[in-house]
Amino acid sequence: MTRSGEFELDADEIVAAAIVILQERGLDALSMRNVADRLGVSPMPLYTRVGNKAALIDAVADHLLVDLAPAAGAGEPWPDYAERWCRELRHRLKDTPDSRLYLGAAREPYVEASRPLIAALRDGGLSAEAAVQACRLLMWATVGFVAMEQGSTPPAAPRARRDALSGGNPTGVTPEEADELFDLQIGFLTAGIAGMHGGDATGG
Amino acid sequence: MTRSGEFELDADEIVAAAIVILQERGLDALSMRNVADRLGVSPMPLYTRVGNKAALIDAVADHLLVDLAPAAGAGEPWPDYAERWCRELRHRLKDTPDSRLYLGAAREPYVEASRPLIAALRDGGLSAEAAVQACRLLMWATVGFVAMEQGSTPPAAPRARRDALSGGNPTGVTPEEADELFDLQIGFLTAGIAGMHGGDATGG
DNA sequence: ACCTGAACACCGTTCAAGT
DNA sequence: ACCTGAACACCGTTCAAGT
Repeated sequence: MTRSGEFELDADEIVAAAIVILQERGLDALSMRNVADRLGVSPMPLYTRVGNKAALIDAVADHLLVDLAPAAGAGEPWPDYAERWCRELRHRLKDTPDSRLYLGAAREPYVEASRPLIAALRDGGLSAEAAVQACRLLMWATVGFVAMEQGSTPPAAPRARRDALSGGNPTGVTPEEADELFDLQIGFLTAGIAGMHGGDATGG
Repeated sequence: MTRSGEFELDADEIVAAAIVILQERGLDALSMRNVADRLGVSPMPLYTRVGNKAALIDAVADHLLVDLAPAAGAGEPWPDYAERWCRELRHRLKDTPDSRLYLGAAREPYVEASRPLIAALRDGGLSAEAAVQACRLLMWATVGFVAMEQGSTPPAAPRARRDALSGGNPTGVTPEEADELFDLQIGFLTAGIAGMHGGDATGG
């Protein structure tokens, strides 16, 4: 039994404090000194526990990107599940306060999110290789779409000289148009995958 | 006739110096002081000419993103041109040293790049509205794909604890696989557009 | 062993002072 | 009018010194 520490500062608390600052003031305002101040310590303990700022941001990203994908329903046809998977992924990524967090993220959250979709595609009749490729296609399309939709640093960095017609993305698309565009894209890709592999679209 | 200035420091020279630093050391290493030092001046003249750092980065992005799209060939069927347009756009974006530059970029470079593709789609029989939507679909898919492919800050920020299996993107995909994935995506989207609008795919 | 405070080498930005 | 140098309020990171 280890002696019960009076200072229970561990990596999770540091990450939690970082996330609060991230959500309140944005990624650009997140600093090691910020986090240390909020925890009432000097910066040094952060370095001994999480390494450095890049590692802290990685840990924050990992924390924000857990359970990224929904589970498949029983008997759900894979094209239905694939589209639902993409929509849910998009929704979760849009809640992430800065696209750098998921664009620079480690591989694990994406690998984990891929598993149920790959399984559903295999159930639908695709080969292992085809399922992996189809999953990657949908994932890249979805993550990339949201990155484009969010722009690089939207919320906490109100930039000058930018006429904010639609609020962030560089092409002046309204949220409704973005939704429509996303559904169109995912529909075309799902149809392409189905057409290419001729899988049984009625599920297991 | 204005008197010939001895100091011919203008905004273009500032942008040019910034681009050199950007290409040598990456976006994170670009600073107002850096640029001023390279030009042999104090930081103040930069502020009077370009405003602030965000405006400088905007100007750098504008400069890097001119002439983003290839022109259509005479009599080139629109699906061929659309795929070539996407591939060329991807190529140009991959040459941009940091995804933040095109994800946070102003609207103009994208509007300009859209024009010839929209014209080609209209020539192919799509309505104005359908052509705009199809162009957006391909553009978002392409820009998003490259953002995912490049990760957030690949070259000049070698991060620790990242096993560099494939060198940047968060999903462990080799360059060859990325090329294949991109062609697949663009092919599916082009087919979807053609199928939706039943345009005459043989061009004008 | 683990913390604090000071320090180093940077930032973006501004301002008084020079010319 | 336009520049410079110093300054202010920050950074990430490290290190000597304390307990």
